[in-house]
Amino acid sequence: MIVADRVKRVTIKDVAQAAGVSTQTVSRVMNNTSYVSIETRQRVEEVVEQLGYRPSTLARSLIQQRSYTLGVVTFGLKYIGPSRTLNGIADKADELGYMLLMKKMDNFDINRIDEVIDSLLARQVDGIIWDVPENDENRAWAQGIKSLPVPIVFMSMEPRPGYSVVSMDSYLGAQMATKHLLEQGCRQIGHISGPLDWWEARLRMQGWRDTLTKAGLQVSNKQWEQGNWSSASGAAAAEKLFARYPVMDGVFVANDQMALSVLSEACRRGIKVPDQLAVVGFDGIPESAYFYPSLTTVSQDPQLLGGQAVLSLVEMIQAQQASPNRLIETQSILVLPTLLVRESSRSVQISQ
Amino acid sequence: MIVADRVKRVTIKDVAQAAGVSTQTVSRVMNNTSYVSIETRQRVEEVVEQLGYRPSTLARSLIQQRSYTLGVVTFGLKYIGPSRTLNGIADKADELGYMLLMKKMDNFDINRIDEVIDSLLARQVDGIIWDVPENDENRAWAQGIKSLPVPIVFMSMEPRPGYSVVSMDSYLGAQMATKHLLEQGCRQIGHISGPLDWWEARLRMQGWRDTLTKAGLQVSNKQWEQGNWSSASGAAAAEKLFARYPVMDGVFVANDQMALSVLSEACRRGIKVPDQLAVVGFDGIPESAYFYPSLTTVSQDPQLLGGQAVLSLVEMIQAQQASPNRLIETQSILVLPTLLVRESSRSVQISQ
DNA sequence: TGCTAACATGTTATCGATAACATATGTTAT
DNA sequence: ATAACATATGTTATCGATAACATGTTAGCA
Repeated sequence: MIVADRVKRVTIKDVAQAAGVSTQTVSRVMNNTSYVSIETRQRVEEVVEQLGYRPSTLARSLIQQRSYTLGVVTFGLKYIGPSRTLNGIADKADELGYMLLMKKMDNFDINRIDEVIDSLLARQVDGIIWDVPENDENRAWAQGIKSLPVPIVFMSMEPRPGYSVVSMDSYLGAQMATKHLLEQGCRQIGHISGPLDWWEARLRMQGWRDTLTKAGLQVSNKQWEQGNWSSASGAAAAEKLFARYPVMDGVFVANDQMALSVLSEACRRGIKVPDQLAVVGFDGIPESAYFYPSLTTVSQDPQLLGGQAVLSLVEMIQAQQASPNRLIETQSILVLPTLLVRESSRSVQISQ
Repeated sequence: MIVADRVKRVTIKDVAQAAGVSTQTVSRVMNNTSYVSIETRQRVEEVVEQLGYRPSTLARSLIQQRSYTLGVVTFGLKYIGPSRTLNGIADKADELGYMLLMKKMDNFDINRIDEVIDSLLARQVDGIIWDVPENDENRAWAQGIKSLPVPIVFMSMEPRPGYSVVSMDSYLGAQMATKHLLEQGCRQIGHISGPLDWWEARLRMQGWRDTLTKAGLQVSNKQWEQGNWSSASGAAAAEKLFARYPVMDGVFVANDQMALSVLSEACRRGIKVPDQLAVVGFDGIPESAYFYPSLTTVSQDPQLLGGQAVLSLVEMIQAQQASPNRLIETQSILVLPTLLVRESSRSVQISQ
């Protein structure tokens, strides 16, 4: 099938010529800078309308040295969390008049890091949002990033002085979850963690461990298993944990996908949730309210998180614009999670 | 906290000067066009390395009239499906050396459509992927889009001559699901649809209806409910359907999120799945294997779908590059779904 | 020896816009 | 009446790169 298209791009010159003015005047009309007489303005606007002229942001970016575009580097887009964050980023960027240039990372190949950053810089992004979970490999890189020509905001990374970081307080969330289980009467509380080279997974685990210790309970290695965030890994972990730690009466799972598998596995074995086993997840994905039983979970708002990152970044960009040679002030933001109490942990009978 | 940064951008001029050659020669070294002597090449490369020079894609885009950037317009990024598709798009784009300029739509405001397209064109994208579900409002728009200066590929839209469309065969998928339920012995088969102004939702419903009719079964309005893809709407729809159509022994649900709610609701009411009620979902999200019971579902591969869209688009771009004045050939691609049979429908006893 | 082709490099024009500067007229204030 | 300013518009330089063209070697071959 053949389509009829190929419309030549209309440039500022075409408009200028058609309106009988200089390109500068057209530019003035478009941007409302400086003076233009009413008649001229009208004439130009008519021509613009008639020819369907749209200024090339590209050319403008070149001369103005800014593109009104933000670079976003994401990881694990196929998972719900990161894509909800991206959604939040997109919303806020839109609101503030920025577009997003997207790049995705799939592994932590340290060589690709520079390549990715370069490809963004080559397109003149005004700033970068780095939403790649911190692990041992890229930590080193982040340390040495001081000298980019544009501001950068990190997400899901440990806050450190000199960097702008926006992340959720996973440690607090884990404490809330574990404390809640204690309050429901659980005394044998297990944990299924995320991959422990992720900073956030370590934090969640630490929050669980510390809370138990503070409550005077012993924590041994048989009480936890490591997963990789996926439901599949959650199922495997649950199986092992049930076998190894049968007295478990509560479990804190590091994300909702894995918690789903715990619920299913419990169901399959005839373990009653929450009566015999209370379950608390993490993330607060919308579906968690419709698990059976509905899942108690630590809710974070990725939408908000993403928006916050954009705000921080744009602030830095504007500060830099205002005084190009001044050093930029960085700030770290910790967003607080909330606990959504649902059926999977409610009204547990005191076991023990 | 204060960070030390602000590194001036290195331009081709800096390199040329430092190496004692013209900018043209630097350009030749970078792009490997034309002849450069070994000594000069080496000297330039050293300087490039030393100064950390990266060519500005922006400037190159301007002169070459192409940006190696694709515009992507998505809808409902917060849902799993669209973001998995985006993931597929990102992967393939990366593989082919393109970047993505992302824009998201949240509603079908027809005025925003032009604005969105314009903002992409102003940045010189080489082509556009339009992944916004077709509904009554934007259908009209799609009809009149013939005259863009760049190729465009539509997703999740009804194939029509003269347009490049990449979508999944929802109708076939729905047929497969319904047929499978029939084969399991179900005779009272209900349906929970997506929002019916979505083309794909209508197709899935039609596939269900046609299959039943073809099997000689009556289809009445009490047998189906409309949802909006969310688990919440699925729960509400399930409730109504159970009340209104109690003899139902099988149900085809238009996506997995809603199917999750059906499983939960059934569990809550003591309806045994699959013995009393067989359930089939749609999408094949990874979690569906860990629902309880695990969900039979029509699996589509959004990764593949997204990749296919990029391939189509890039082909069109290259065709246009090769012969700028030739009309572009369009093609539509229908990706086939597969049925994943799991516990929620397996070995149903013949009811009726 | 002289001519052509391959090699090597530089100069100028260009992409589409805005910045910086220049110029011309009308208006206001002193 | 004239400086000082606001209004209105045009001209030239510029952003960072590549295209198109020009020029100068060197090598190979008739």
